Amino acid sequence: MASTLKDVAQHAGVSTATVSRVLNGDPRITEATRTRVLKCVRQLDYTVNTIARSLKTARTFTIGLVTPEIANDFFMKVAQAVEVRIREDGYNLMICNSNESIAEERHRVELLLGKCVDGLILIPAGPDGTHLRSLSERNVPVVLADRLLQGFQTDAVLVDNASGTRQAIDYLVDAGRDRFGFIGGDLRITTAKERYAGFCEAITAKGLTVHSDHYKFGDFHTETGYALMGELLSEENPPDTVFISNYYMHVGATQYLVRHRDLVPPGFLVASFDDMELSRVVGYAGLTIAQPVTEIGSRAAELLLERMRGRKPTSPRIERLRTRLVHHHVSAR
Amino acid sequence: MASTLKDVAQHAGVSTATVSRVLNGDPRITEATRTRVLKCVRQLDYTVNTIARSLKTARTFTIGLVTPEIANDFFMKVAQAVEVRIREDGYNLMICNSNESIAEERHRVELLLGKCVDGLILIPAGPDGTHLRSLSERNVPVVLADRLLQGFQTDAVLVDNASGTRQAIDYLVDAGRDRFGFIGGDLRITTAKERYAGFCEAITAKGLTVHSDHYKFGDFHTETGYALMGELLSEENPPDTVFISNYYMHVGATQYLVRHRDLVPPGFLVASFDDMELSRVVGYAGLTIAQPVTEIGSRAAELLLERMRGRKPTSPRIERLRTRLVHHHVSAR
DNA sequence: CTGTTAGCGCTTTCAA
DNA sequence: TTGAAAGCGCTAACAG
Repeated sequence: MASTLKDVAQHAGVSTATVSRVLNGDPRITEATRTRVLKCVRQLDYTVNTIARSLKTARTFTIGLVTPEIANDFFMKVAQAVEVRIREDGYNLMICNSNESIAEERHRVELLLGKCVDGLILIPAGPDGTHLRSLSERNVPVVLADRLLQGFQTDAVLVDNASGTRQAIDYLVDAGRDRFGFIGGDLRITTAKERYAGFCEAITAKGLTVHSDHYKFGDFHTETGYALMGELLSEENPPDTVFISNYYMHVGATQYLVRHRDLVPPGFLVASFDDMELSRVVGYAGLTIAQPVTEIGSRAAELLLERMRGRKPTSPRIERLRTRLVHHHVSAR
Repeated sequence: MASTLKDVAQHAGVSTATVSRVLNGDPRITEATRTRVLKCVRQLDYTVNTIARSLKTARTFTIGLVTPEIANDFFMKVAQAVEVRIREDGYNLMICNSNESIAEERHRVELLLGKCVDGLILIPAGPDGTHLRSLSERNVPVVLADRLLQGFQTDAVLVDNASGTRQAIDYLVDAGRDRFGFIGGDLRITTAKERYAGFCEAITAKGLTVHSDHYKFGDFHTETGYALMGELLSEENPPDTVFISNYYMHVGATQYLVRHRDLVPPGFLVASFDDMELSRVVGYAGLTIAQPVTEIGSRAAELLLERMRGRKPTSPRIERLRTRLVHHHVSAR
């Protein structure tokens, strides 16, 4: 079927070594043979079998990315940025889905290792990383993105979740808000934990009291955001300002608001982590915390490439990127 | 570093063939040797080198997916569904980004072929598929999703873009709307073309006149939707009903509306192809056309798996899935 | 400048 | 039930 290097060699009347050299741009090859070989390559519609090449060279020029969710704008924007950066260095990206399961995460990582990826970027599915220990022994470079891991030490690129949240709450309190609700993600996940911590810090620092029946937690999905906003608004004395820990919950929560306008107290305002194109369109969003999504990806890629070059065998580096407050001047409704 | 099958064999005092058999569940192996081998596998933290295995077996149990955009909810939902389906059969998904470029698409496809994927799902970047001809010669099964291709024949899973659009327009006309604007994607892309065709058909069938300075086209991105909505509303006599050809343009267009409320005529309404979680939240959306995203992915996977099983060497099958009209009872603003 | 050759890690006949 | 050995397609010494 697919023609091999040997086929090309025969057609061109040279050795396989020569063909290989031509393919790899070895300079000491006659222009004559080079063109002859390349002609045969074209004629036979030859493509290298990178499987075979990788088996020999022990390099794949592929880096793996494992993400807890594939249909997730935030993660995919990170992936996109990773790809852009690594492609500059000639690497390809292979994306795998851990489906928010630690077990699947392990499988995906093993799959990728079996495929001999040269490096790995991991957006962890859970807080625990002990199942990844084997990675260090094989010394495959790994960089974490977005979330931190316990029991596994490597480079990581994160944002400053706590201070980003603090900043938003400070702003809102200064603007006169004092009846806060909170809709957060699973506290075992570092981002969710840090954001909640930042929230609480800000609240207490401003001398407000923590009103924990107004604080709801769940996974980070749209439906959950919807449900939790419902819970909040059906309380006797609902908050008038709700901080939402992430984008998809924000979307869900807003769906609830749109469908239940009558339940929404006057002056109601939502602030949320993550600023996406849609945050600007979604009602009730007064304030969002923008993460440097692209930078997360490109920095993660950068750290990984450095590790892969073998340079800087330093101890794990954890980079915290800054968030940015975005004010939305939505007209009241 | 990583231990090999040979290492395991030595430790267990057996041949590599035996280890291989144990690993592959060959039944005619003593329980004794099996356990001994497996113990060594664990001790040495052995993982198969699938690269080597694939070189030998010419199978990778991987299928490739090439998408024009990676940070795109619609495509990724398709990808997600593909993955779910193929995983049932033990296959893994490798996602690559063609970045809406035919040249890159070719490269990604070649990359994937070089990696010996067992099959390919392609969401084409452009209308032309002549650069994919080599695929048929290598007889790697390929299934197209979402968009059709010229100059390359294979199975495809699409939705009925024209009739979906027609249905929506019919509904709107029956509801008394008659001043339509249209914001569409690049007409070289089959989905955009079909939707526009459906629109025009419906308009003329209803006896309305085509008012083509109210019809704007561009790529299918948020910014473009924003800009085109701007163009429409700054016309002397703007339409009061705008049909938008896809989700991201819908988002962009809505951003424009939200920021320029004063320009929005009373009774203004937007209808759009694609129904996402967010459509329900976005203002001005009266009607959306839901695509069976999950089904697109799972059917594409199904067709591919069938081809890969080598069965049914039938001629190319093109499946058109039906869309569904979704009415949004958004309160007026 | 080009050819010969060994071997990457695995599977798989063929023999025993 | 297990082992020996060939070979998948490629690269990289080492020769020449």
